[in-house]
Amino acid sequence: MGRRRYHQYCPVARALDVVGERWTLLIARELLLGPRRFTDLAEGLPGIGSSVLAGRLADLEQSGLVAKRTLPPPAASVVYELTHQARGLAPVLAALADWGMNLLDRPHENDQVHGRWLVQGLAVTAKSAPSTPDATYELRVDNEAFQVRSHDGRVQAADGPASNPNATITLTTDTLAALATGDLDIPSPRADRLIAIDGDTVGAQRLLASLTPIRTITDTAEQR
Amino acid sequence: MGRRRYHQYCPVARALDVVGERWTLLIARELLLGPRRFTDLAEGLPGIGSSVLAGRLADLEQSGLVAKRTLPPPAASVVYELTHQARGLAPVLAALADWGMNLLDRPHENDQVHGRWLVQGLAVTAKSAPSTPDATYELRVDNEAFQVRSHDGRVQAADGPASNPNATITLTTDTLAALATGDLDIPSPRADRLIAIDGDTVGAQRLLASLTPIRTITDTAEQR
DNA sequence: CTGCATCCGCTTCGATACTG
DNA sequence: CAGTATCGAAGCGGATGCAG
Repeated sequence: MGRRRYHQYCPVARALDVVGERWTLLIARELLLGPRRFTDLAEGLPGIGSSVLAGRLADLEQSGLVAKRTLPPPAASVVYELTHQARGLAPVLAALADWGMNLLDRPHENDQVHGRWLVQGLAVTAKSAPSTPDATYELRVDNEAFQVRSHDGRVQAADGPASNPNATITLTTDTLAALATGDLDIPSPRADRLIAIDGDTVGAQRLLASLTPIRTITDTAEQR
Repeated sequence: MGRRRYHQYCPVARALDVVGERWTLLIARELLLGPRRFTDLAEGLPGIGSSVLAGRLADLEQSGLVAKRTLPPPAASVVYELTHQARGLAPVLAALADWGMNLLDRPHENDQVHGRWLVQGLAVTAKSAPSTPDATYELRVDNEAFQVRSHDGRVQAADGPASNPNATITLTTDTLAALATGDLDIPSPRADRLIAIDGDTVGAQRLLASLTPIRTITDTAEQR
């Protein structure tokens, strides 16, 4: 209903009026990979509480950022998807992810770890990587399929299998997390055992390696 | 104290754990232009309530994003400033501002309008503008001085007068707002009357013109 | 089973008052 | 000026209920 606003004639404040509430940008994060159903969203946002999710979706719909669509039969299920305007939030999420990478460290006590989130992190680190040739990769994380496409400097992730990928990468969520923590290096014999690559091995390895945090001298010294 | 977190091993969620609460990114917006005192911050964040501001600053200090510093005598006042890590939020704020520009429209009933905010908007629109030669401009908005520097593709705003600016631009907050709404065009006779430019007139006009919203066909048709 | 609405205890917010 | 104290209102998280 009557959302809380900042009442500032400022572009940042206006943006936060619409997407600044708790959970809202994470809903956008989920939907950036593709349309999702209510329960899928809830599962990707552990702890949200159904009423808050429903409220946020209603607010976003009213703001013209989310559209509710009924899939054609025989699916006939309702999905939420981002509008064109909301897809303009991609750079915001990317900037946040870029900055947040430095805070990622490793999973805490009761952190949830979803392959979906790390695939998006992968797209961000890949963009920052020195050379990113145009290519498409399919990632199968715990039997869930994602695609990461890089096309003239932009890298974007999406739900679902890729068509004609340069490589198909199969691994588990834990393996993806191990790459993000730096516990698993690429290339390495252990990585070869945990990750199956079908197709352009070099490109796939470069993609996965971009997720590995940069070790500073301090990091190495503090290593135990 | 114990801030509310998302408990997700995801770069976006981690970032929002630290800067996702209400007001926090707006505090960063204020401090990105330079160090500020408590009351200056409060004045730039109308409606925040002093206890919330104090709490946020304490949280940010504990997160290593804000440092409290006592100015050398005779000032001897306490200022808050962003740490190096927090200055990494600049792209986040820029992305938000970029996206929020489309929501800006015009000031609502009880919106506050601060020149400070629009100067930052100016820096964002200038960056997106087609050609941005290296230059420094001083903006005097209602007797408050700002500087906008563009240097190889990056444009940043800061508090205070510029040294050796290419031009000095003097105008009021209302005039700046009129540019943002599109009510004032550049160049135009009315603009010449409201804006004083000392130095590189062409560059200064190009800078100011970048703030003018792009009128779509729909906008023009809907105009009344 | 999905997509919510309702209720409840707790936290957070906003506004004002007050203090060194 | 730079906060802390206080208090009613709003928002959140979790559980439960229920209609399609």
